[in-house]
Amino acid sequence: MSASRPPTARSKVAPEKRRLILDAAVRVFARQGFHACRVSDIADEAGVAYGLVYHYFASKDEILDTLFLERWQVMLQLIREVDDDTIPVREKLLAIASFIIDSYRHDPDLMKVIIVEVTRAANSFGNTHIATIREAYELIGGMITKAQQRGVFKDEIDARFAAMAFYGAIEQLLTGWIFGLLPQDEDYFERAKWLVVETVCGGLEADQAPRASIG
Amino acid sequence: MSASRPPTARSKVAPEKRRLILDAAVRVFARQGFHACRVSDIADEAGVAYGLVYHYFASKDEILDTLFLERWQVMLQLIREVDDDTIPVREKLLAIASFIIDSYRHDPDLMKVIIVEVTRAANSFGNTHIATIREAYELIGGMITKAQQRGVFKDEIDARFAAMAFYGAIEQLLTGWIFGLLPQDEDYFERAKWLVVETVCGGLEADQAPRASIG
DNA sequence: CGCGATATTGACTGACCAGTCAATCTATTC
DNA sequence: GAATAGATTGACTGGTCAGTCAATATCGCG
Repeated sequence: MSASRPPTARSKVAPEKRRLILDAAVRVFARQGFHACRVSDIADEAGVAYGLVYHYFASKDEILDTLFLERWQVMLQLIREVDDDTIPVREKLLAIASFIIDSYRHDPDLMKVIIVEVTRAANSFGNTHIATIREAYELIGGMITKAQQRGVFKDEIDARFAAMAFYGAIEQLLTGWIFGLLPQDEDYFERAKWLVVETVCGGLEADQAPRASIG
Repeated sequence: MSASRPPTARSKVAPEKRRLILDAAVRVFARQGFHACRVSDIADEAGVAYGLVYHYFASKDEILDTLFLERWQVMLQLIREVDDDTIPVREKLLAIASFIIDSYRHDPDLMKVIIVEVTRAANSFGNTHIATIREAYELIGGMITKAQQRGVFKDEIDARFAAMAFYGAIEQLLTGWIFGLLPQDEDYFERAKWLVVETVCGGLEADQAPRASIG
């Protein structure tokens, strides 16, 4: 239930099946939703026996936890690296937006699952992973605070708020794609990266600050 | 229970129980989530017998549908009225942001349920109500398009995109409150209305356009 | 080969819960 | 005050499904 064995299996062949199950779960969760699907659906999709799912994972929940954490850790890593860089805020935010949008472009099902089932699920997994999710918001908030201290961004807008607005705009963009409300061609993806940064930064920048100013 | 019943017609007493059940459902859905709660939890919370829930509603789903539609129709009405007004875009968007934020302030549980269980639930109710949800995005998108035609907003930013960014920023703001990531005092609520409009409009406005220009 | 360890199988179970329904209660009407 | 119609009750059912487990297959190695 709670304390289970570490994900590291001894065999060399084993992890392949584990991956197979995770990848199948992404497709099934994206198609049917976490609650609506059965564990047997995942097993069928992966082409393995029902019981094997429980050989690699302690529960249905643990599969979703694994998917979320795998991806979110990569994103946190990216955000931390960007945070340490000495580039303008605009470029930092562009790097983050690009990462998330490229993640969606590369694996829309996975991003759909993460957003729909975890990030925005205040009563189930969202609440479980709130600390992990929060870290991303706080790192972004920190970047904005620094930009404010340097006079690049206006002081009047609360940094925590700005971080939420920025992240919220991106997530809603993905939601628009997920629901089929926005075009999903390559051009739009690329353009969206620029648009989201332009929109939010435009509203945050101090009046006198030039757009290419160093953050 | 027996003595002091006013001589009102049955047709007037009955809907009170219906309302009682709806209000109880809001609390239960907000606390436990739609999937995690039982219909008996709703009945208990409302202080009525289990079967009565099915006297007023055909299914558990119908309860959530009713809650969502009740509120969303009011919001669509507000957006349509605002759309018809001849006020600057900024004020239009402020009216919408104010309505949503006030809705949360007035009944946080209800807004939590609508956002978490419907608006963002791509696999269940979200998909069912997508047309209704979409209408809000399109009305907002239309306002932005008009502002672009008048030169108040830049043409470079796709209106549909801008509508998503605007709505997404607001929803993420509510999410921040729902998850306890942002302060929930009255001042912050009021300030947030201004902030969200300031942030998004700041990024959308044409460089030469004065802030108070008529949209 | 033979032995222990790990991988894989799928039938089974126990709990859970949405929805049903027959019985009972209350109010209104004539 | 009896008849009727709607309101209210809660025990019960039927189906679903997460998780278990004992059996079987395969691998690694001396």
